[in-house]
Amino acid sequence: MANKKVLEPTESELEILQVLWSKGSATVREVNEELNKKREVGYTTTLKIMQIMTEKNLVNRDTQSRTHIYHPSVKENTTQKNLLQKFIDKTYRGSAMQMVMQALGHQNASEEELEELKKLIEDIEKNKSEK
Amino acid sequence: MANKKVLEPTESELEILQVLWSKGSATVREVNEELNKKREVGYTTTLKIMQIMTEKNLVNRDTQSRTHIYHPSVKENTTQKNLLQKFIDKTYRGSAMQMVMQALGHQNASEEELEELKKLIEDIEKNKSEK
DNA sequence: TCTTAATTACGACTTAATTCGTAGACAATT
DNA sequence: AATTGTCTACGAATTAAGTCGTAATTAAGA
Repeated sequence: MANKKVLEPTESELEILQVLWSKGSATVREVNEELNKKREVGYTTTLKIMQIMTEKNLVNRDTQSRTHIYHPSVKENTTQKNLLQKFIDKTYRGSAMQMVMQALGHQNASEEELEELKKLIEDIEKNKSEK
Repeated sequence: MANKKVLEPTESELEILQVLWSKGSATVREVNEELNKKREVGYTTTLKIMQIMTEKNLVNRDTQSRTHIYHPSVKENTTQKNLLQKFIDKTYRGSAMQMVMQALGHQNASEEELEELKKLIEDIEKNKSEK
């Protein structure tokens, strides 16, 4: 059981992961161009971070051809959950509900989203009563 | 209108703010002792950070007596909302609802909390239809 | 083949956050 | 008064993240 620890991505690493998650996989150049739609970043900057991410096992790469192809090796879902848990602990002293309330109070959710949410709550309640 | 910009607290600054919010106000020693319940931190470390926070206007202090008394000068609510918005943007690409769903799916909310949440949703829907 | 372009690897610089040591001022105690 | 303790101020060291320049290699094009 060697070294299974998953390190959390930093902010720029998360940005890169977003690109990889949405494309499935990508080269450094593709990622860099995507990032440059939002802000200016040098090519070697992106390259370096992606190399570090490889060491951290946040991504893995196919080095068959000269131009390496990068794949995310962590799931978006899982990463979000980890970051969310940490965020709730730090900012809301662990109270997820308080955070949810605040989020709902200040976001404009659509009619459909609210319906979906209600259904989710019903499900949770149903589950509870079955125990 | 000079320099109204409110800087966001860093992680350790947030930790200190938590203490100040819960106590109302406190000295460096009090804060430091509180922090040391969780992890070891040197007195001057806490002092230094609180001095920086004073410069950033995250706190203000009463320097009447030799032992300064610190007050938070940002509200917990407001700070949480700012951090939450940023977090949602970075981690959920701006989708608060997706974040809420995930939070609900994996936290154990009590019956009362769920009820409260349902009420909140009703309110939001009511507001929507009145427009 | 020769030149130009693209790619990886790597080291070094910068900035921000965190940490703490030390000095000086003041207060409290003996 | 002298000592001891507590406080603030400040500078310096450390660490991590982000940034980019340069060299070496390979590929592509003239």
